[in-house]
Amino acid sequence: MLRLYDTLTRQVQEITPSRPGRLSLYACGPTVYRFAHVGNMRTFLLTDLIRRAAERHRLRVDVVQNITDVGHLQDDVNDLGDDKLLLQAKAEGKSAFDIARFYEAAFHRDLAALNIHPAGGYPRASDHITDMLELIERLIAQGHAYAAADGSVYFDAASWPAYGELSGNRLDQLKAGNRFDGGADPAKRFHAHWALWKGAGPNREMVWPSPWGHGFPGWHIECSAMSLRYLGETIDVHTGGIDLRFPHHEDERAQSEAAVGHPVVRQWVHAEHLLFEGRKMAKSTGNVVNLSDVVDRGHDPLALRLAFLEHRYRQQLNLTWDTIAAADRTLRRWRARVAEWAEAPSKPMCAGYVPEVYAAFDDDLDTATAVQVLRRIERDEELPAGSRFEMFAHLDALFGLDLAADVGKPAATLPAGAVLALEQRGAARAAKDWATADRLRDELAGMGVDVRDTADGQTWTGSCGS
RNA sequence: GGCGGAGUGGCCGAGUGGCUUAGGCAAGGGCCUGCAAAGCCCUGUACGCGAGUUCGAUUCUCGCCUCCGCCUCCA
Repeated sequence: MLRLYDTLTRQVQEITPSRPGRLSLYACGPTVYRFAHVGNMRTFLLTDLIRRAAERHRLRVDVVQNITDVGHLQDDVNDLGDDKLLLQAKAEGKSAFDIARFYEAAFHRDLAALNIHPAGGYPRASDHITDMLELIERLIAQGHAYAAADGSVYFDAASWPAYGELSGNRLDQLKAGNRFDGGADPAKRFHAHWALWKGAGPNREMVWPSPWGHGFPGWHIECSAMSLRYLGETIDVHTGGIDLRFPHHEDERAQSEAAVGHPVVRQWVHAEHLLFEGRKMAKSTGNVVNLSDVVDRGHDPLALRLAFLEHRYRQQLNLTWDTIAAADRTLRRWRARVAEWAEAPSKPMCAGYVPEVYAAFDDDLDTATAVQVLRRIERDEELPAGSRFEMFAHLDALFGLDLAADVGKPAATLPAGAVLALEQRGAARAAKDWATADRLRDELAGMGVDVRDTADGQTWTGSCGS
């Protein structure tokens, strides 16, 4: 069975589906005020890998991933003073909702490009205000939360004794205030309390009526409300980035479990951060990379997926352009090989390699080892081509790299004039007229046809019509 | 102040109480080639520092140094 590291118990443990044959999985999704960057992608990939590994064990996996489209969205948006799209949207009089929908759509495109299977549902926070209000009222009634004079409702962390278990933080050790204003919110009774509902300021869009006046929900309560609604009071696996361990997941856990009176999440799985060129990916350091940047450099989006798979999710990964480029070359080579092997007579899979890959995935998603097995299959000259094809094609259900993408692909068509140029070049080469041959090669390159000479004559690859 | 995670050969990175001490990238050499590109073959003994445990530690223990992340925006 699949084993995963659980942040709460700090141990690798087997997943334990609460219902036979099914696994429920809640994934913290994006805040849709900007494009998701490749660091976000790594975390979203974690969910996909757990799902694929679980599905191999014939579990039906119910994935729910939230879309945070309210909360501190507008504050963050205001922080994006240099975002052209936002400036344009403001100029056109678009609302925060328009912005949220735009980036939500972009998020789905990114997931699709990375072969991340769609979740069963993507609930939006803005569609679940009622659920949140109900949950907040329940927590107030239970004595876990209190309404303050500013129209906000706060959770009383000390009212739930297990608070701090997930992150290892202790209430009396937390710093007061936050890093922006440096001071504690005077409406709170204690600085480590957090807002379940925030009273609206005068100029805020996206506000809703509540028993405490107009306002908007706190970020953490959104995930409690939506996860309880769609996955019920027991959730087998909850994923997210390591930075969400505290406060977001600590607070979510307190809210959900205080409200229902028993443990909700059975296993917390966190993805470590991605560094880019040695530093944390951040706007201030100017090293934010989006999937579109990877594509703009001519890489297949799945090269990024392979680069991630070559490392373990629980380790910080220092991504570089070299890493991505290397993964891209490997991926293209594999696809070409798979297409060649597909031509050979079909042979059964070799028993040794496939279980090794299964075992690696089951071992806390040891994808680095699993990728090594693919390399070994590629190099194993003893294996019949048909057998290699079967294994690559079959294992791709776990890797999700479209390894059979080039199988049966029709040959690229040559642009006009290239056929003649190729014939002339062949004749020139036969006549050892190297100057003409080289000139024609340059001309063909200009047409997008990359010519190579082999022992069997010229070969070419074109970007057109392929 | 508290919490969490790391330091491996030029670079990125798996991994392990000893055994054949991954793999990739880059580099050097070679094969092939008119040249180029691609491909293939070969080469490269590393685990932050100091103690300890041990027959033996990069791997375990302790201390130290350095780095990264989190402490209510953060994947």
